Amino acid sequence: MPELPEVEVVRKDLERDVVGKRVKEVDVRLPRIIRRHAAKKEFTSRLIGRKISKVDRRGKYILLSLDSGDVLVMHLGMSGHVERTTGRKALEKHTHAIIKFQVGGELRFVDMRQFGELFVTGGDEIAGVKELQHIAIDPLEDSFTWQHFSESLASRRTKLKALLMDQKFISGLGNIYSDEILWASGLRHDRASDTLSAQEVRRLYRAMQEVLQEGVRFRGVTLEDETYKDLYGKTGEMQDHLKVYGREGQPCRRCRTPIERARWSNRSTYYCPQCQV
DNA sequence: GTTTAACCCTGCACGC
DNA sequence: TGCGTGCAGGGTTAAA
Repeated sequence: MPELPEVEVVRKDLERDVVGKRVKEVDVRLPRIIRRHAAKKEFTSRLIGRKISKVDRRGKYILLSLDSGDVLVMHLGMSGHVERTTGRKALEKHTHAIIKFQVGGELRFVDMRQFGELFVTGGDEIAGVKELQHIAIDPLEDSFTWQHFSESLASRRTKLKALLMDQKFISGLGNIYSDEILWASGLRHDRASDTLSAQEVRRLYRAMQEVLQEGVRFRGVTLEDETYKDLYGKTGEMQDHLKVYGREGQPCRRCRTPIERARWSNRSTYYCPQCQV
């Protein structure tokens, strides 16, 4: 399930590989994946003939700017990935959209569970786009300071995990990385956000930077039953470095206590009952 | 303001 | 072996 590190890996690959490429043809095979246009024709017509000028990320959204001023917005949902390939390769199952370039192959949007989405919007309208306007500060941004984080935490009264996964609070974290960050900082998922000492806030802040940077360095998490891959079909390696996620019953890597799993609104949370307080 | 449930969809495990 | 049922999984949003 792509979270900030996975999306950042894809963004970086796209930046290196498709900036400067001009779109020749667009093939939408599953129209419902285009969320903001009733007609897929508008989607394709705003892309064809346009050159990709830069690739940004906002939370888990990837923004491909076009030389027309429009922006192609992409979200990988839970099971999506982007494949960079030549047109000759056989289509992978669940390929929902194909963007062909004039020179140099094509991009394929593949998403088994169809929770991902694509749409085009005007660059000047982007601030008002419903999907993007609520996205909070990025934890890897320079402006995300310890002071900023500390004040935001204190202003809320929620369980830590819910807060970390709230895209309106901080952007980019999902189930896996929030569990890993909480383990690394020695804090429980159900700890109230306004009860943290200054030292605990600092630990959480630091863990966030370290875990996310590690995730990017290992090119993301690809679990056994999941489909995340980079642009070239390679799986990530971060799954081999996870400390708690998916390790129910196995000994904590810090204190050997068996890792427990809690259910929280139909989602799993993994934590060490001993060393996370 | 905070918490919970439902929805989106496919693949798979399970029981018969 | 085949079929039907139920459910996991994450992000978002609506409702409580």
